[in-house]
Amino acid sequence: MRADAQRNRQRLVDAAIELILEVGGDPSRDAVAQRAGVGIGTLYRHFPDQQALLHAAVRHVLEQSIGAGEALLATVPDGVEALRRYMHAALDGGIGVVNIIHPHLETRDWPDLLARAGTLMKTLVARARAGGALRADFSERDIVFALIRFARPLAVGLPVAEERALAHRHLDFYVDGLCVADATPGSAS
Amino acid sequence: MRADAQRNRQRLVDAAIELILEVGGDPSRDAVAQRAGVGIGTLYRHFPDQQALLHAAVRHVLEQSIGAGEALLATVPDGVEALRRYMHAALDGGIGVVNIIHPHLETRDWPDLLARAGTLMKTLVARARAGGALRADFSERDIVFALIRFARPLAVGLPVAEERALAHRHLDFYVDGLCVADATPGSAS
DNA sequence: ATTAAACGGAGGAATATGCTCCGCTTGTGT
DNA sequence: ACACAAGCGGAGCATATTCCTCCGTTTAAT
Repeated sequence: MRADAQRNRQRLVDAAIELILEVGGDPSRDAVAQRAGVGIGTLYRHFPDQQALLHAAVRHVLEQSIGAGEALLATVPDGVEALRRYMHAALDGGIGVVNIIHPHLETRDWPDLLARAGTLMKTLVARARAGGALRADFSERDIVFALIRFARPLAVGLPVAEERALAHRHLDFYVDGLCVADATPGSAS
Repeated sequence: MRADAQRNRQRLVDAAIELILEVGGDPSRDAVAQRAGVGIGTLYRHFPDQQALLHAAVRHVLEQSIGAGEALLATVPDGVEALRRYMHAALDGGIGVVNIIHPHLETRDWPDLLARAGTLMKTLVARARAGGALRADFSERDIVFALIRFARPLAVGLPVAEERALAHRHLDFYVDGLCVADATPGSAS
């Protein structure tokens, strides 16, 4: 594979991820090509159909965030802290992509990654709960949905940097809320 | 104004709100008319341009949620509890609409409502903080952004009812996280 | 019963998006 | 240096969506 071809391919994937996160939905192909700084023809050569591009984007993001999570499990002893850091890492890794283009995806794609992700989530929750600090009614499903929530752009015209800072801050508030031993919502008031 | 005209007008506003919340963006005019069960011509008669319809939707939602907040301030003595209930009420009142169509809006519209909203937010935060239970770095701005976050649809194909339940549950987690006296994120871990 | 207000929706204009094709450019091996 | 295959760009047509006007029909109010 020629060097420029490979470079362009990666640029396209990166551009797709950025746009998906910004727009909060499927980006138009023309927009992806423009953002990547390549011609529309180049996009179609590398990714003959929509699926191909989205798959590449999702795989990239999934690998990134799962890898980060596994590393954290291996190095951070405290369960809740590992969970917290994983969620921040996933946010930075662009995990929002997975959700946004969810409708197009078949679960049977990437059985390997999904299995790893499942194990990761289970372990994170189990570890956090073992410490006794995690509220009992918080499950793996909640991790996923919370990530989606905090990863989505606010669409309010905030500068990207500020928006990210805000997401991380609010995520921290949220995780703090998960640490009440008492599982009844509102107990703190 | 003829009775049927008034009824249709309200139906259109309701349909617009529903669609905005479902789609997470500007709904097409045709879709609004169809959802409202009226002809497209009727929509254009009541709302000659996009702005007119969106304005009506925003006003409706703002009035609803501000009213609810003011009522809570008058009846719920505990500050954090009032804040919590306000946020839940705003969610149910469709506050997400305000954010989603934000780009089209001029701040100079509804000076009355915005003033009321500003006062409401300030009072809610002041009251909650007075009790000493609210983390010090939480501001009015955060209320707004948190509401946007929890109001947006997850776009994951969940049934509407389940999605709403989840939003309320996660909002409760979040508010619990606001109640740590210590303002350092991560303090609970 | 009358009438003016309101309704519905067909359909043409305008716009956005999807995709192909082919002449030009560039990396690579000799 | 040179040749040439691989890769690139983007004009431009096809398709899908959305916008909005217009007018014959229906309906609320008196």
